[in-house]
Amino acid sequence: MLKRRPVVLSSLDECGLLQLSGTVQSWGCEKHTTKSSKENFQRLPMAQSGTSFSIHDILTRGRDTRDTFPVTREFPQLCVLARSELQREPLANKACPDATDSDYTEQQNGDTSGEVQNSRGKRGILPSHCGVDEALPYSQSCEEESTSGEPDYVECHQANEKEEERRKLEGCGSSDQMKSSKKRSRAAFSHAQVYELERRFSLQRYLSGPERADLAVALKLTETQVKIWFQNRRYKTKRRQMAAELAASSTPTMAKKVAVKILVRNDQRQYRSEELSNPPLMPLYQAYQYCPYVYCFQPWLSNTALCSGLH
DNA sequence: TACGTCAACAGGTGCT
DNA sequence: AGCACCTGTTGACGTA
Repeated sequence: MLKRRPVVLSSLDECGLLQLSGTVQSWGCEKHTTKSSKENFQRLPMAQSGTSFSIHDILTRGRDTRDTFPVTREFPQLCVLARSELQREPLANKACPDATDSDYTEQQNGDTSGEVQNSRGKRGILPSHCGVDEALPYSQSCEEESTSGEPDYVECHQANEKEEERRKLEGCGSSDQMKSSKKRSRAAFSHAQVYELERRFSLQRYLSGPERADLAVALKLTETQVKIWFQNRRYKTKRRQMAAELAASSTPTMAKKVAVKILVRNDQRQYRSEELSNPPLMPLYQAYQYCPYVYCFQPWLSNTALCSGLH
């Protein structure tokens, strides 16, 4: 059903929004299941061709290309972060005029500054940190551990898989052993990894198995990590959306204006019969619950409008 | 030290 | 049964 081809990133639009290359002629098909539907597939039209570069190119981009780092409309904060990362500058307290959503605040206060990265690195991070344009030498990454001068992405990916394997083996042990020796470690994804994950999330809220595998390989993460990240990201989006709705509804001074169609006026019917059988489209945020792909159908055209309120 | 964030985990559900 | 999903929680970590 789904013919997969290598996903190659290509060129930027006039706003710097990353577009997918024309080398992906097939539809990005995404299976997602809901409790009410049997099977739905997200179809995302891919952009037209352009100068091709791979995800790896982005992740391994050096200083000399910092000025061409992609700027996204939906994630200006990540752009700033990525630039900062490339420039090895701490980001704390830097203003971002374009970033208004809470994600930026999160990132700003969270693990996005070079200094934070530094301290995290010192504390020791899981191998998922490696493989991309990390803020070395601050962080302790596989790249650093690699004996060769070149970044050892393969080694890093293998380390991820080893970590996953270790967890599986731990699961096979006795519960007592697990409790005694269980010290959960939390990987801190690099900025570049998060950037690419966010970018992909802005395009697709759900990934198919092959797509997940591709992304995992490209980001040097395990498939499980990618899956969990998307899972958490969807839930995070939903929580924020619900919180926003709750805040809006609980604000007494901000009375909602709801358009109500007048059905009858002066004893005259104001509607056609078929209108009743075809109720108006539900708002996007409601539709998403059942048709998640509705949100970012054409992300490079209307991503801001559709997705900006979700982060 | 309290709090927020986030990756990972756990439990439940639906689908094939 | 196996998988992916949603939802809530846990534990590590950074920050004020």
